[in-house]
Amino acid sequence: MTQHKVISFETIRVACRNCNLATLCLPMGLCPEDVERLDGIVKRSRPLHRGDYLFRSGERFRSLYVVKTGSVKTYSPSEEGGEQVLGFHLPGEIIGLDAIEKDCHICSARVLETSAICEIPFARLEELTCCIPSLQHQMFRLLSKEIGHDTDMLLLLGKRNAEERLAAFLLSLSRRLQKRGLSPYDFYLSMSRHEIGNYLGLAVETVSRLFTRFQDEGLLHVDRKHVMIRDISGLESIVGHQPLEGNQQRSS
Amino acid sequence: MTQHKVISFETIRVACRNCNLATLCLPMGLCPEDVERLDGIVKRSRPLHRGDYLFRSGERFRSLYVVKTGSVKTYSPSEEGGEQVLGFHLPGEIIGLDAIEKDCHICSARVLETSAICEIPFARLEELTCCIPSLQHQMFRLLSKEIGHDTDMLLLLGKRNAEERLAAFLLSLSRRLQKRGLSPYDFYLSMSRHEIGNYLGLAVETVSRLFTRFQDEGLLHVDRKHVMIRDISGLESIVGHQPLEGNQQRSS
DNA sequence: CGTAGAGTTGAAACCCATCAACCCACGTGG
DNA sequence: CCACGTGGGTTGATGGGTTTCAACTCTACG
Repeated sequence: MTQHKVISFETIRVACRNCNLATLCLPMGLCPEDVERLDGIVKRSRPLHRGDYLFRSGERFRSLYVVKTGSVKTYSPSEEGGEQVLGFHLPGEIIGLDAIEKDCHICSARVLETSAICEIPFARLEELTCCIPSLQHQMFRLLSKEIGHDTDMLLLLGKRNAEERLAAFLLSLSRRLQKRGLSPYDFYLSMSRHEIGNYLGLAVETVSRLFTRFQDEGLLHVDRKHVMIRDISGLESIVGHQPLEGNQQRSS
Repeated sequence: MTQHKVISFETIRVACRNCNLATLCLPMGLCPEDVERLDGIVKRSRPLHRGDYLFRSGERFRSLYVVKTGSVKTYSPSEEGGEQVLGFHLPGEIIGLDAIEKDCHICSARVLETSAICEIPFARLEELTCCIPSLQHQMFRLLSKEIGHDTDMLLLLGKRNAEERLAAFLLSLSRRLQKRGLSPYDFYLSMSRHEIGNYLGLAVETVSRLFTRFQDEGLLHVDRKHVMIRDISGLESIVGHQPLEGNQQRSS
């Protein structure tokens, strides 16, 4: 809990620089007045708190959501209370693109820590994309990017062992934080070990063991949710270290 | 090889019913003249043969591709000749959506058997989507659908054991063939065991063992690439059989 | 008929999940 | 103020599902 205050201090600073949506995720190729129009349809909500829902699986799809500060997890709940974590979303990232097809949400989204979220009514966004070709193109790119990201995850889950998965996860966090102007080497995890394991297809115990192993190997220092990366190229070499032909387990 | 002839007979019959693109993947909400315009930008190429490339990783992105008959695999080649199979694409399915973001292909696509493929120049498609709001909406849905599909795969690779993965794979093929008017119970695999294993994150040997086990259990009959599903609900119960809370390995 | 590649089958090793116990931080209430 | 309970996190031992290695069969093809 105390950690959340720390990450909030960080993120609030950044929030000032990211006041409008365009800056967050649809930045390129728009003239100022189009940015204005885009900004005009964005709803800003009061801050949400840990555990609050953006939407629940099965609900009618109305809006996309953009994280301004804080973090959000998406997951698909299965009967019996079990759940599959689908992603963690940091500032500047968009949520809800998977709901467009069926016009209803197929996953749930909950806030992991106190967060500021923008809401973009999709119907109004579509009106704009019709008029603004460059905005339409950005939307296509955005959707395409999501597909590319899922592809990466697919590769991670299909071909990488536990060590590689956690290293890739940490590097992904690090890079995404850096992109938002936060420290890529020193950050707090807003999700539990259980959620990390669930996301990476690993048991909690495996995640825990790997954190301690990484620390023992001097790759990082970890204290509960506080992570400090000491040897980022070491982590990168774990991920880059591609087995030649073999499949899942380490083959060289 | 003899099998390929058989699947060709089947697919050629269907080809006649799927002459234009709109029927294949952008069917809804278009008036006849818009369908006409859409159809106007589609290039039809001569049949491609096993091993032919639709595009290679790294190439400039120009067009989307739609499978009319036959099948295509997409994969991301890694150095050293290893590859990760990303998907198998059957008639009516679209390829290349992941390339929009970076404006260059991040995976390669090769034809698995003699196939007919439509090419849709993306720049021209975007001109149309600007003018035709319902077409734009269909494009958004199409991209969103791809994300949803990737999500399913993510769940498969992250939480399912080998048995569940192969069962899900076979059911997916079965349903997609049925959607195109082909038999959901009797079909030929156009991909090798190696490619199936690669796709599902399993070793070839595991795939082979599972095929024989499924056959022993009366779920299906398999002779090389020829698959006959005997107990589809049996396969469904393997997939539906969700572990309550546990992660990867079978937990009940 | 001989080679090559795909597919199958068996035995052994191994990564990781599972089970269990324990530690620690935190909040509650006596 | 401290005992207590709870939930998250860690650590150890064990077992199991899959990979890996290896040998073999079968088909295709020259």
